[in-house]
Amino acid sequence: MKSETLKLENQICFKIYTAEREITKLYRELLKELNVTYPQYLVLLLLWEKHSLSVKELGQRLFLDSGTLTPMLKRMEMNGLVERKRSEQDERSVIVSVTEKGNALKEKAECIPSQLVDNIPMGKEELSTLNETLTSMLEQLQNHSK
Amino acid sequence: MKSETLKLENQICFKIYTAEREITKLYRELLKELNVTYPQYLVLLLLWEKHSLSVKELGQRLFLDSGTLTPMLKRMEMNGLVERKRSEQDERSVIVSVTEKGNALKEKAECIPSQLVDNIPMGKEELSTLNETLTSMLEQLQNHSK
DNA sequence: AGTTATTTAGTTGTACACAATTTAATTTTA
DNA sequence: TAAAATTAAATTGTGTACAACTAAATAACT
Repeated sequence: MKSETLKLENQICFKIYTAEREITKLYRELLKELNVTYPQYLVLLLLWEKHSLSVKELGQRLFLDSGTLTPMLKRMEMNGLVERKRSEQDERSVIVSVTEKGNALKEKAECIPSQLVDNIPMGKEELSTLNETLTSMLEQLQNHSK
Repeated sequence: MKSETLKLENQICFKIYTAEREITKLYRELLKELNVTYPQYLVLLLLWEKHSLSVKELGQRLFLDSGTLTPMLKRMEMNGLVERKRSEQDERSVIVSVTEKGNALKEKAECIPSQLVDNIPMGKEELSTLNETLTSMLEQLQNHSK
């Protein structure tokens, strides 16, 4: 019937689908204390670096559109983590910046990467191979969807 | 632990998160003709093999709980793809079986794996390495979440 | 047997994710 | 420069995910 490659391919997609949910589940635990979700944590990671970014820029970095970001950023604003303000140079654009409260979470978040590693112990070699594979896979996928 | 490794883990998690969405997006296109979503397609894959499974068994295979499955299966039932019926041996259990209409989609779906591979060209070697890595990663993750 | 514990689906509420559409602001171009 | 095209967010509607809870059936135990 089907070639092995095709079958394997299916398994890999399912495994990525499953891994994503398991990783999110793990982050949920680690982030519980911060009272943020994983996507919100990703926004914070960016804002801890750059302090403020437009919705568009956040979307470009996270590959999310306004349909996802707008409500999420509103929730974060409601929780006092970020501020949203129309740009004065370009009124179409909305600038999101991290508040003091949002910045304060950075300290609490310091330990998260190491806790993560504790739960997914992998060799250095394996890690970088996986990283490269995912990178090229993502390139293929994102090339296509554009 | 070196900060290099910590950062890499974080990046890998983000890439898996992103890859999952890109893969789902690709499937969305491929499955548009069948009028099913990727998770629904996964259910069909199982039912094409086994004809009927309980909600519990579906959940065990897909790592999804009734909170996700029940509404999804109801949508599939509404679309005429599956049937849901209480088991007579055990009234707690609900048996989901594929209908003729659901089975008819199998033919249309045959071409999907190869179309998928066309969009993610990867070497056999790389593919099986990725598969192994994800498998062990999943084991770690699922062990932990118990 | 009768009570307690466990199991199985379903329900409720929250939070993404994204397609499709809308609105308003800015660019482009005719 | 006025009209057309483009851009940036927001909105609307659908479909997962999952935690927490409920209800009903079955199993286990005294």
